[in-house]
Amino acid sequence: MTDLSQPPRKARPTQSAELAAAYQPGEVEQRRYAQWVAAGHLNADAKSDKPPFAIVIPPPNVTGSLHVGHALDHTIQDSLIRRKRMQGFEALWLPGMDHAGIATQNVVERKLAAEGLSRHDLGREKFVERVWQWKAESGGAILGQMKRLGDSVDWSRERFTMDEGLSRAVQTIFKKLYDDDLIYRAERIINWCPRCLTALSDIEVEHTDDEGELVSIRYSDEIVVATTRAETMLGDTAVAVHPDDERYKHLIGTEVELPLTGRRIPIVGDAHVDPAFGTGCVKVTPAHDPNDFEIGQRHGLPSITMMDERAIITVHGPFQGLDRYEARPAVVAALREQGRIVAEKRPYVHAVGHCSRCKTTVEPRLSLQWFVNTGPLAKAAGDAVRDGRTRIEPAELSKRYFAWVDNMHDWCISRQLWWGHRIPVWYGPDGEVVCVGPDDEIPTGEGWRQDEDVLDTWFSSALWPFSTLGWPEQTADLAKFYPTSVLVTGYDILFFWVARMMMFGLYAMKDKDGRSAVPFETVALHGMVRDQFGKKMSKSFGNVVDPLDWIDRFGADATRFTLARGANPGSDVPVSEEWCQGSRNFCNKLWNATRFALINGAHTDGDLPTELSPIDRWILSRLQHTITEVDGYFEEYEFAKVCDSLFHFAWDDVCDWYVELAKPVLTGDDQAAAERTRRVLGHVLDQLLRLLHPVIPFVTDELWCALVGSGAAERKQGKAEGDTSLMVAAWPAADPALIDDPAEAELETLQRVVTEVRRFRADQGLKPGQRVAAALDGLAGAGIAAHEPLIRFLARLDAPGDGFAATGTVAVAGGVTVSLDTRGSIDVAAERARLTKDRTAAEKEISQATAKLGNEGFLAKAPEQVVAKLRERLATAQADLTRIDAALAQLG
RNA sequence: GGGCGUGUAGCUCAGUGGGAGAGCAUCCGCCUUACAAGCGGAGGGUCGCAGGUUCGAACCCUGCCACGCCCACCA
Repeated sequence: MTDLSQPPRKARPTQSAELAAAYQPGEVEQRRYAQWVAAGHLNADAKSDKPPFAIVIPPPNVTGSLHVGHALDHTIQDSLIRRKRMQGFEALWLPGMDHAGIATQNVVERKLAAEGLSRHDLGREKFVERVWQWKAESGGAILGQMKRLGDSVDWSRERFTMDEGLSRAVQTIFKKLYDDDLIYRAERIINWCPRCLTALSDIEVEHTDDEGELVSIRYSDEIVVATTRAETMLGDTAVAVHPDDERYKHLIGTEVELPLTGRRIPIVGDAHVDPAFGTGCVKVTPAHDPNDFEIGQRHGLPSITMMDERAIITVHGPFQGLDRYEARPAVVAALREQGRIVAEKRPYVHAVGHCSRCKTTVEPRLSLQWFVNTGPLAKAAGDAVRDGRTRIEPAELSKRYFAWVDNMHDWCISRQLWWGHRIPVWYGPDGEVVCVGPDDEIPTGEGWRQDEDVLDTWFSSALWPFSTLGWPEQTADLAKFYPTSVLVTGYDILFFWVARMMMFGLYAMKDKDGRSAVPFETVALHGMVRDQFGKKMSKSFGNVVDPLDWIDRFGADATRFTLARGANPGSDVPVSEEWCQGSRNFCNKLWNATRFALINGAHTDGDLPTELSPIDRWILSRLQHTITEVDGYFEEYEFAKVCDSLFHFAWDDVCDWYVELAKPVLTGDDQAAAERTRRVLGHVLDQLLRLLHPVIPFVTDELWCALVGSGAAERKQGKAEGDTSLMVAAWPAADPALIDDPAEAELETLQRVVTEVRRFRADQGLKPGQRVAAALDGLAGAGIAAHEPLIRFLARLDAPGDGFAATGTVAVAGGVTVSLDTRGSIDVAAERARLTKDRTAAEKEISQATAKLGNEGFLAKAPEQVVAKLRERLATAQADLTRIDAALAQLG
């Protein structure tokens, strides 16, 4: 608030705010955020009497930096938090980061690789040290970026999934689950990434349709099997056929020689086999295929692990030491040599799993791992949403949630990584297995060792809503803020994260009555940010938006508004630079409107005047509707509509009409009327800025402080001047007494008259500044007689003087006729064209309405209001037609 | 293979039974003393296709077409 471009024209002595001619976000944002932090506005108080409203942030990866998806996610959360804070809630937005096990380990391993080292060169301890070191150096860049965005998070409560308290929470719940037999260790087929060298859970595997080659191998004269993974035949321990398949029934129980190995394997009957698919014979490799494992279990077959962790063939023979992709053609070639390939390979598209981290093809692998028995947990997670204890917004997405929790497989939680929470289980020299809680003694002595594996990253994330509040201690934070109010995240991690928080929250937490407590009351899901054509953002396509770039160029508010304005619940959010420019323009519009108001002495002191002009009553009425609308949209997480509603109220109603209508009053001779308008204008802007603050906090705070005169109201309450901020101002409440339908109708008519005259002028090629003499008829009938001066002001019409002759006529719905003296400049052809167009429209209206009103069924069944409205439309159109015809006749 | 969703103006999207809307883009005219990051005006749509229900359908039902997403252990 420095640069003064124009001296205030009629500034009152107490109003000394001076605004630059255009909004400059950079300086304002930095200064405002520092003030918010210093004033303590971001911190929540667990001991306050205010009702709680809490959001835990979806913790970004410690490796991450702010991308446009975060910007969307955070804008939504910040908007919710800021509004609730203004509404008088004790609002807590808790920030933090996720250690992101496999992702972070990969990043650090890549850095090591650049030095020619592997993690094994360092050893476990040194490697983990390196990760912590790296985290300290570059981790948390995103936290600084969150400040640029304006996130009003409580920095005093920042958490990290690997910090001491959260590690304690992890160990506590692991022990509890273990004791409840909900965690077990077993040898199962799991998804194995041969590059990351670790097990993966089902949802860490991405399926794509890949092209493979199907080869048919003859095991015997009668048995032919087809496969896309020929090398796995080395691990076959059976061939399966359908028990009722007439072709093979007689072979069940017999044996066949497995080519290349000399091993004899049984033929088993299993209903899993589809006789209609392929030859109806399936090779069974229990150690490398989940189906085959099941078959093996049912028939007591041995499992032969024929590949190691890196997918290198381990079985003895000519293929030993070959990679799976080298072995595949080699095996096929050897089989062909023996005449075992009956059908040449043919292309075959089938679903193949890939590691979601590195895209390497996943190798199913028999392996000893830890699992969570998800059955009872998933049931509870589903029920909590089914019975409404947790609400998913938009509700349609709950179908996906149910589909997933109702069909959940057990969750493989052990990872063969070094970065993460180490599994708190010790193995003794005599086969003892001891699960150790946080306060238990760790077994010592010869031969005891801890499990080498760490837990899936999502295991600790699943505890986030309560571990961050201090659990397992019974903290004040936990008592005050759990269950959290709403969880905001993208629909893409509904399964990864949301469902698991539900499972663990319900399992670990109890409410006052001892019943399971949900981790959050509402899940508000948003979509993915896309480009202006709805395309996914990708580096290779070059359409990625960097929010920090936008913040630099257009401001944080513009960036936030652009994202919020596209955020329809659960839908993807398209954005583009042009739209961000538009948002920047909107911020500037607010800036200039407030600047205009201050220059003209608008203020917020004292009560609203009791004596109000129709124009004041109109804008105040519109304001009440806007408040109600915005409140409703906020409650429904309809951020696009919040923005749209405020955008139109601010730009159309306030700037384009109210400010223009106020100009003659402010500069007029009636000092009392001018003073009333200054007060109303101040009030409208005050309320508007409050309503916009949750979405665009910086510019609104800056303007509001200028408008309220450095916090006069707050000073009265004895608060220090530096504390003044819109952040802690009250959220507007609609006042039904200010709703004024007659005033709204009146202004609507006024606007129509002005717009029609402007249209006439534009059609006639009259310069905007050119004054035209005109006679106005029918104003009284339309109830706007008092506004004749305003209409003349806005439409630039002079009073008819001597020798006035009407040459152009504007017929406006509502019975108003404006006759203009446009001699010398009237374009008869254009005028006739304009009138003819209006005539056509009126005729169409008449014929439509007449047809409908002549329909007996319509009259009998349509609601009274609809019929009445239609009658009114018909009458209006008929009146219009008469006036248009008269004007046309006059034109000749 | 199963499930969910979408199709409305050039682009992105609102609009769940009674006069087709917004932003951006386009065209015309304006530096009208808050704002050219602006002001005024205009053009533009068989609401995917075909049936059905209804006095009345962008909206409800059926089928088809085209996209998109999620889930999935048929070799």
